[in-house]
This record gives sequence, structure tokens and C-alpha cells, in this order.
Amino acid sequence: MATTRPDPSTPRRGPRTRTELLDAAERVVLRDGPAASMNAIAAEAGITKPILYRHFGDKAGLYVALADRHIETLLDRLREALTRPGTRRQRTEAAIDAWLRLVEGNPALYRFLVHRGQAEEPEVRDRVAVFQRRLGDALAAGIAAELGLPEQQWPRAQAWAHGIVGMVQAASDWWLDEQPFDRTALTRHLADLLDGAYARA
Amino acid sequence: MATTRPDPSTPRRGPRTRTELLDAAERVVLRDGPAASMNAIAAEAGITKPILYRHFGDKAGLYVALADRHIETLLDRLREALTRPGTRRQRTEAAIDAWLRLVEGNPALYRFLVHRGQAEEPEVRDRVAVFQRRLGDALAAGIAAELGLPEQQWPRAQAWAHGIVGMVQAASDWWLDEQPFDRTALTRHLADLLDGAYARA
DNA sequence: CTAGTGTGTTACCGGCGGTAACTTCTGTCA
DNA sequence: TGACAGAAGTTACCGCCGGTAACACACTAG
Repeated sequence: MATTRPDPSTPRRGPRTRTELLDAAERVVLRDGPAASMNAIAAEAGITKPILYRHFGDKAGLYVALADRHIETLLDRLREALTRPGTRRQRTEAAIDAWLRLVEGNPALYRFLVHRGQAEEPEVRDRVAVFQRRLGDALAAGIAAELGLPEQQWPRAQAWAHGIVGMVQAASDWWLDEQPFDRTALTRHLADLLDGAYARA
Repeated sequence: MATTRPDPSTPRRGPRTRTELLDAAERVVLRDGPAASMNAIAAEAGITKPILYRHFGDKAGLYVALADRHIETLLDRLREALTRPGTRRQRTEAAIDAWLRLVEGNPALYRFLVHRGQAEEPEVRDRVAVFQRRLGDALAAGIAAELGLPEQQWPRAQAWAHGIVGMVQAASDWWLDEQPFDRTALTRHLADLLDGAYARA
């Protein structure tokens, strides 16, 4: 057993938990951006690099673990919004707003989650871009359910879903830079667009 | 004057033109992806690194120069599609299809143009992500013109435009991986979405 | 013949991701 | 108690990257 910790003495020996390491990594990433070095993360955690590698394999592994902590939370919020009672318009707005709350509330985390993709190495990119993919798949399921689509129409729902995810994400990026109106207005504009306001205008 | 070139002898001395260097860089980037190293590019051009740096300053400069060669072409095609006579739906489809033709015809180039963004360094990212920004701005102008919007409604058009660019881009990425139907079908599905097919379904 | 300019090279810098090999601590069992 | 297994953690390194300083060679102008 290693649970006994009789002497929490000066420099602190003994195993760091995975969670502690991820906390440190998160602090550094939110402070320095996704380009944070493994050395910096190790230093923040009070250890050295090889320990990080023993825990996470490589940098991509660490980043995936870091993203996983938040992806499930966001996915849950989106699923809740998409199955909420009310009108379809209300569900659309609720889902968009759940996303935008993350963007507004923690822009650095948001940027890490969606933008650390394309990390040069295709291997890293593929493992890490799973985020957008999972969002799209979840939304595709929501759309298929909302519209009661037969199975042969799923590809259409998928095309829409992945397109919508990209739409909200790109609009968020632009909005983060410009902020020409508040979050609820952006929610309304995007919901309008999905409602066909452009075609009708 | 150094224009005289009397002896094009064995290993080829004398200045490489910027175009030659960009050609070589393009070959390497399309072969190895955006992670191509400056050494590899220099080798492909038959020279060494410092020459590249004299021409382009740094890696971001080279990539921006590389992207610029193609961005204007694509922007021109999009502008042409957006001002074409016919129905709004036809213009929408023409613009989406112009984009998708690039995606389908040269996926590696497409990925380089839109995905080499977020290259770790914020500085690189900011200079290079200009691509999506310019697309969005161009589309916003097109939308404002199409709808005859008054100036105080421009932010709304911008939100839509940047969202639409992200939508088409994300749908393209998904489609490149899956290819569940052909290009024209994707064009139709995305145009349907902008037409409000989701709200009506 | 010399001076200067542009073209190119070699050789280096610091820092990155990643790893091998060693040390130090801790708990177990005779 | 004491030898020992093994985990925890460190130092020191590898190859490669982007980027640069300093030097070598050709050519032209005076």
C-alpha cells in the first residue's frame, strides 16, 4: 500500500496523481497557450519531464487527457439543450448558447479545445481533432432524432451537423476578436441563419 | 547589374527567383504536409536555409507567401460566383461549389490553406489565419450587397458570413474523410441548410 | 588590381519532444 | 533488523527544429 503518507516533508516525495499533473498542465496551457512546453508543464507540477511521459506517453496523450476532462461536460450540456422540451427554435438557441457560454466564460480553454488541432504532426492532429468530430456526430444524432430521419438520410444530417458545428465555431472565433454585440445577440443571429433567415431576407 | 548569366554551369550558381523557391516549397508542403521543415524545403530548392530566410524572413513569411499565391485565385472565383446573375440559390450553390472544387481537386493544398493555421506560435497563427478572415470579410460584403443591408446591420452579415465560411469548411473536412456522396450532393445539402431546410423539415 | 556587392556556404545557438540509465526512497518479507 | 524488489524521480543525453553569424566565392566597377 502506498496510501500512507506519513511525512509530507519539504520538497514532497511520493507519487503525483494523474489529476495533479493535469491540473498543472491546465494552468500552464491556459497561461502560455497550447504551445506550452513539456518542460514548463513539468516544472509547474514540481517534477521533471520523464514523469509526464510515463503518465501520458507523449504530448498528444497529455493534451487528449486534458481535453477529455472538458469535452464530456460540454457534450452533456449540448445533449441536454438538444433534448429540452419546447420549440425547435428554443432547442437550437439553447444549444448554441451552451457553446457560447464556454467561449465567453473561458476563452483560453475554448481556444485550447478547438484550436490546438492541427498541431503540425498529423498524428497529433488526428488524435486531437476528435473533439470537433465528436461534437458533429453528437449533433448529427440530435438532428436525426429531431427530424425523425430514416437511416438512409443520415449522411445528410451528418453533413448538416458538421457544417453547423463549424459555423458556430467560426462565428465564435470572429466574435471573440470583434465582440460587436453581446452573446445573446450572436445566439439569435446564428439561430436565425439556421431558421432560413438568409433565404427569406 | 547581375542579369547577365553567361555560364549556367554544373551545380547552378546565381540567384534563384522567389518564384522558384515558392515552387519548391509548394512541392515539399504538398508532399510532406504543413510540418515540412525549412531544411527540407531548402534541399528541394537545391540551396540551404539562410537563403530562404533572406527571402522570406521566417517560416511564417514563407507560408504566407505560399498561401497568397492561391488565396487571390479562390477569392476571385468566390466573388464571381456571388455576383453571377440568376437566383440567390444559384449564387449560393455556385459559391459553395467553387470552394468544393478546390477541396476535391487538390485536398493537400486545401488542407494547407485552411488547416496550417494554429501553428503553435500565436504570431504565426495570426498572420496565417488571415485566410479564413479574408474569406469571411469577402462573403460578408457579398451578403450585405445581396440583401441590400443598411450599414448598421453589417455586424449581423459578418456573423453570418464567418459562420457560413466555417460551416462550409467544417463540412468539407468531414466530407473529405467520409465521402458518403459526391461533391454536387454536398453542395446541395449545404445550400439547403442555408435555405432554411432544417427549420422547415 | 583592388574594392565592393550579392550569392552561397558551413557551423553554430537555444530549445524542443522524447528517452536511457542511474539514484533514491519505501514498503515487504525472511 | 536487514537484504531486497520495485516504484518514483533525476540527470544527461539524442536528433531535430527554427533561426543566425561568420566566412568563401564569383563578378562587376573604377
